[in-house]
Amino acid sequence: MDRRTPALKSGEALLFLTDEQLRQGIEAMFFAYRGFTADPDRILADLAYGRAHHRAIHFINRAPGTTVNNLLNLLGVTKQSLNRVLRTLVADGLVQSTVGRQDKRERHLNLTQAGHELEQTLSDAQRARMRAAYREAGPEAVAGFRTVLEAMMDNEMRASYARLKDIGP
Amino acid sequence: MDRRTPALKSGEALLFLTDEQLRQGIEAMFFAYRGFTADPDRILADLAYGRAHHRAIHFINRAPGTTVNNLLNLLGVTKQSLNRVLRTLVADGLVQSTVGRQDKRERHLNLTQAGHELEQTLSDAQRARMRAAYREAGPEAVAGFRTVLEAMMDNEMRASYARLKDIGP
DNA sequence: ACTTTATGTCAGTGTTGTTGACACTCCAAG
DNA sequence: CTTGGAGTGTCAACAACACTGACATAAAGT
Repeated sequence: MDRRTPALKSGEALLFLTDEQLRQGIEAMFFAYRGFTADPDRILADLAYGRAHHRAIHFINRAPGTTVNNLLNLLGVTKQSLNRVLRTLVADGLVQSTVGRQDKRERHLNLTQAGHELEQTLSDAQRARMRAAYREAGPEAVAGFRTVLEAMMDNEMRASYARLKDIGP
Repeated sequence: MDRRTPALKSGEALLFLTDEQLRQGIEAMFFAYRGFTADPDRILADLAYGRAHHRAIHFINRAPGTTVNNLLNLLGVTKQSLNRVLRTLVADGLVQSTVGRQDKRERHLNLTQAGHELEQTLSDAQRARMRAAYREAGPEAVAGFRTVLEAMMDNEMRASYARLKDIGP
């Protein structure tokens, strides 16, 4: 059985994507994601924190003052799941949770000084690997990498991604 | 503070990688991986299986007759963790475990007919998304995507990845 | 015979996801 | 103004899946 599939992209040559090519892409994603998380995971293991804490810290740093609900949608977990993580981060003095001024139902989340320091440590580790990979691959490859990843996201996530991108550094 | 870092790649122009660019890459990986696993996860949820079962089935399909130890290294988990998953898959008649002929300590793992059917269902879902992303991004982007992912892996994983790639379809 | 290797199992623990139940706040309809 | 619904956050219990440690068995290697 011939399992090739033709695809026409405007202005592009015909694309033949065999199951084999796609499978290799799938396995590349799997192995690369392991590497992607390996360095922060090592740091977090010593601190009795996990990947969930890292993600929370990352996005609170990205969108300071964000609400719990906002963070929930970004991370794609239930509020109960996020709450456990936030509770420990607040208890450990890494995150500050302040009641909303207009709407007192909301809690606005910010990193404390200690929180910023951990964020920096984790980001540095993750960026180091990303930087090495980017340099090794070269600029054209990086552009393609980003293009494919964006195309792979769900619409909601792509929207979140774009929104964060626009916030700027 | 200027946090740009110059990098020279042979034959390439100087690469300036800001923390902002790297951060975007990190977030792209995060959101894309969510999309990457979303479709199989939905299917598995109805079957009382999880991502761990999917990974086991995927690699048993890729390397039929592989041993437990082999699979362990590929997946990067402990034998206790894998064993729990394999036990249910064998009990449910999706995986067959046969004692090795030369080395009777080893167990060779193969998918049963039912196992192949589930593998096909899961792969089809995951490939559909990958195929759509590949088509949308175009061939040059795909090449870059693969290059960056390979550069992001740990050495061990890159070796596993290459070994699987050589097995062919 | 002794050691190492491959595998399986039991028990215990931690992180991270889930649902269910509940409290507090806001807002709008009566 | 009160009341009810919607939004937001918290607590409790449970499930999935990873981990370590300890131990048993069988077979291969020395």
